[in-house]
Amino acid sequence: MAKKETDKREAILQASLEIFAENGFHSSPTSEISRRASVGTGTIYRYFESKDALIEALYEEIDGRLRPVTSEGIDLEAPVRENVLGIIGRIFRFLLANPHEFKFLEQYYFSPYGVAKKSSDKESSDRPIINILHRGVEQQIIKDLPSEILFGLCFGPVVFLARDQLYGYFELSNEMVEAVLESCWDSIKL
Amino acid sequence: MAKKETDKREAILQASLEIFAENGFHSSPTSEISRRASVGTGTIYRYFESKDALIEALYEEIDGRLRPVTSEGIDLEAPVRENVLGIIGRIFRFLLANPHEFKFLEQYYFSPYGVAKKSSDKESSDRPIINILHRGVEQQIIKDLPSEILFGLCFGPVVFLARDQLYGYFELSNEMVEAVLESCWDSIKL
DNA sequence: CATAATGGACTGAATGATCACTCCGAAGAG
DNA sequence: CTCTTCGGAGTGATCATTCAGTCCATTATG
Repeated sequence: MAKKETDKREAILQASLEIFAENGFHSSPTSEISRRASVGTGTIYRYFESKDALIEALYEEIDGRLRPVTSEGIDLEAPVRENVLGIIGRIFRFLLANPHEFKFLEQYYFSPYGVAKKSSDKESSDRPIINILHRGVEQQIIKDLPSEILFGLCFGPVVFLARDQLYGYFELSNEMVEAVLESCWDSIKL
Repeated sequence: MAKKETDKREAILQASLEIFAENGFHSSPTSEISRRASVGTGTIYRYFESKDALIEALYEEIDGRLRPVTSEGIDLEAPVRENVLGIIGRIFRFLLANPHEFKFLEQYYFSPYGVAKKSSDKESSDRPIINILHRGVEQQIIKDLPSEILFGLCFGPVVFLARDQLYGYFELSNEMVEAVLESCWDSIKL
């Protein structure tokens, strides 16, 4: 029974991820979500207080899946460069491989939800990438710029190009992904 | 009379720019737009066929204002580096100085409107920046990568950081703007 | 065992709110 | 007085959310 309940919750999350990614939050009626999840419309409200709460829960879900992608494979003994390229690369590949998640996150960060979230997130400073960048600056391998800027130089191109690829504007070969990562490094290295 | 008609059209465009930037397309009722523009709701439909048409017209407007910012001051005799930094820098500063326009454009490019637009835009290849980048590649000053990627490397950080600044996450000093531009160049130069 | 009663997960039609858009009378120009 | 431009209440459509009732697994009763 507990199993079945979980199933419905999962089905609703999965269905809304797909539909939000395809149509946007505002063009995704709860009726369509419930249809794709094969549950009654009212059932959504047994698991989530409101559509907003569903969106927040979905964000937490995806963020939870992205976090390990960021941290896995970090080796503080290894050179800064390797660590930086590793992290950016894993995120880049994750975004390219998970279009629904990418589109959802983009929408989320742009919306009032994401703005509120980011403002309240002081934890952002303990993200592994920030630490690694700091170490690079200390070792005089990376430019001495505020971490927000270094962060933007790394992830700006990644997000920009992931979007181009996912909307079908062009194709990113594996080789090109590598070239982009190298270029990001060139932009922050001393 | 023609003057006054123009005034109302302008008022509607200006009001919707502000409201769209603040609330997003979907949370900007025509009633609120008309109120801020000090016209009747029906008047909007005298100047624009639909809300969608209004959004498209607004995009054309802003695109028209952005285009000269891109092209002005291009000097084909000058070094590629100067031209590239000049173009990116002018766009960066334009976005920072015009938050409403920036937020509108971001929303637009994410929405079905923008996706449709970009797909049909084969003119993108004659944007001045693309030509300059080509020249750089030919002169073996810039990496030999597809122009989409070079473009992404330049504008990814600019868009990413402009957003951070406009949502108040941190402050970009003039000095920092320069540092970002230099870094973008570092990422594409050979 | 068989049968009945209970509780709570589930459903989807009904509700009320919000909008885009229309339409017709009013206001203004000539 | 005619013809154009406005205004904003009204209309119909679309949604998020609710709730009265269904269904079924579990437990109680004989």
